[in-house]
Amino acid sequence: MDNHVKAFRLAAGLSQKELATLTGITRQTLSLIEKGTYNPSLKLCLNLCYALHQTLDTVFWIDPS
Amino acid sequence: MDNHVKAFRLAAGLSQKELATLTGITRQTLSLIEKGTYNPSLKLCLNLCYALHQTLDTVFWIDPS
DNA sequence: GACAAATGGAATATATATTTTACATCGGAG
DNA sequence: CTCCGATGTAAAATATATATTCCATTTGTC
Repeated sequence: MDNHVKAFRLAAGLSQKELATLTGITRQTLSLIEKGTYNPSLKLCLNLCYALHQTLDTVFWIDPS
Repeated sequence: MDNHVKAFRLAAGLSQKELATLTGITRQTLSLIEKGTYNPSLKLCLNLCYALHQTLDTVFWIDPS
């Protein structure tokens, strides 16, 4: 589950803790999502997008192949 | 977790069973996702999008408010 | 060098997504 | 009327996402 969460977080000048709080999740969960270890739920992805002012496609889309 | 899975499935002329098989999930899970009962995982959402030839934003995006 | 913020990581506990199996209803085809 | 495909739904079992707590490491600042 690769994604661009870390890039958008850094671009927004947020720490993991800050983004996690904005999103309503824990820092540890965010850390694992950024590392690609987890397969987050749709609700969580949406909340991350809202906090980052992005959309699902920009942050989480992976081209099929 | 509202979404447009059912609309795109019908537009593609697929039954729940057919789309579930294409996506690699069970018919029951697809039924619950279409009803909005479940909060599916990102991987599942991506696979549904691939099977429907759509993207995350067209099928799963919900505007913040 | 001491301290604090930021991050990575592990262990356990809890919540919930997903599967499996099964039963019920409905609509159309024979 | 009967049969079958399509769908809704439920109970129990399993897998896994997420929270909680804790420790280690790095980096910057005093």
